[in-house]
Amino acid sequence: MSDGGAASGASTPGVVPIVAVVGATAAGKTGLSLDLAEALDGEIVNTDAMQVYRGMDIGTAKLPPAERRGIPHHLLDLLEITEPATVAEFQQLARDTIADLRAAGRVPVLVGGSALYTRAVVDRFDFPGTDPAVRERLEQELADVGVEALQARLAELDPVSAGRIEEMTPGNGRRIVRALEVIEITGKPFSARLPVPEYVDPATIQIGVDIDRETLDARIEQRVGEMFEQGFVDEVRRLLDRGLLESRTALSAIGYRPVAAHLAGELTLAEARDRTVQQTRRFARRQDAWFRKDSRVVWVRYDDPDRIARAVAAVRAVAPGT
RNA sequence: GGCCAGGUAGCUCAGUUGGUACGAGCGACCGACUGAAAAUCGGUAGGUCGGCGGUUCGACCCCGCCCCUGGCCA
Repeated sequence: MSDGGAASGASTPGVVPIVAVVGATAAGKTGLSLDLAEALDGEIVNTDAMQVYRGMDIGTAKLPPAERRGIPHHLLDLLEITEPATVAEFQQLARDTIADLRAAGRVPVLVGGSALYTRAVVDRFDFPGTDPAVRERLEQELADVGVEALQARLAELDPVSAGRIEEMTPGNGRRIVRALEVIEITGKPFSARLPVPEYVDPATIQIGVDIDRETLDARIEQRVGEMFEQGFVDEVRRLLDRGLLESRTALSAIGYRPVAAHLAGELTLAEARDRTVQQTRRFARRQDAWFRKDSRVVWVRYDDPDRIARAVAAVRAVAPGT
């Protein structure tokens, strides 16, 4: 089927664009991304931090294979729930996947609500290394001594980054630990900060799904309700047997903790569901904050009848000949 | 019907021996964000202290009546 697309592509051997569909959960990213993949002869590349886990399907709203319209999906189900996910590793994987697709003339359509993951893939964004042993020691220290003490130590070793952290996210022990880790590993100050928005490849376009808050909240409530109807509780039960409670990252996916609490008899089913709705809403607000700030995003209304055409036009604007 | 406990921020609850409520957690809202990011962290706004009357210079705290909730006893 890639030959079919090649017929039109042959006439204009332009660059293959990188398309990213962004926006809040439940806004309609999935549907738009499938439409775009069909329109552009593309394949889906997941950029969602939680859909990389095998077995976390219902709770992460992972699109079931039967609904994928025959379009290949990449970077789903990469890890066991007991394995930690990290942005830096994901970045590498995603970039490799994207390169392979483009080399084959297929348009990568990235979809996912993890803004940091998306930016790490699409922007100039380098991560200093990590060392599990050092990290663990520092985390232990954080637990023992507290944020204040670690912050003070960072201030001595690296006044600049200490000052910046203090100003931007005071009290965030996790960031302080990371700063100390990087300093220890590299011997240099922790200069890392969010990069200025700059695509690695200029033929990149982000399409944002625009939706009003009221509608979004209603959709979230409905989606969560459906998750519970479709067996979310059973999914969590299965994952608990596979060590969900021992997982560092997978357990932080919205909904899994409250449902686990329900299974432990600590919450009623209704409470677990309400909590899931609530956390999803909050998450959606955070996502929105990220994407709204990015002036490169081209927004299309979730219910605009011409949204696909508009999105395609935006793609062609950065990659003529697509 | 009687007895007991309780009615304080949207929710769960602290608190004031009578002198303008230090309130807390959660939620809401706003914001930050480089190897956990569906994570993590910061800020802001919310209260006629169940109602009515009384005592008092002054009551959310004292008294009386009433309403509501939960429990116990008939």
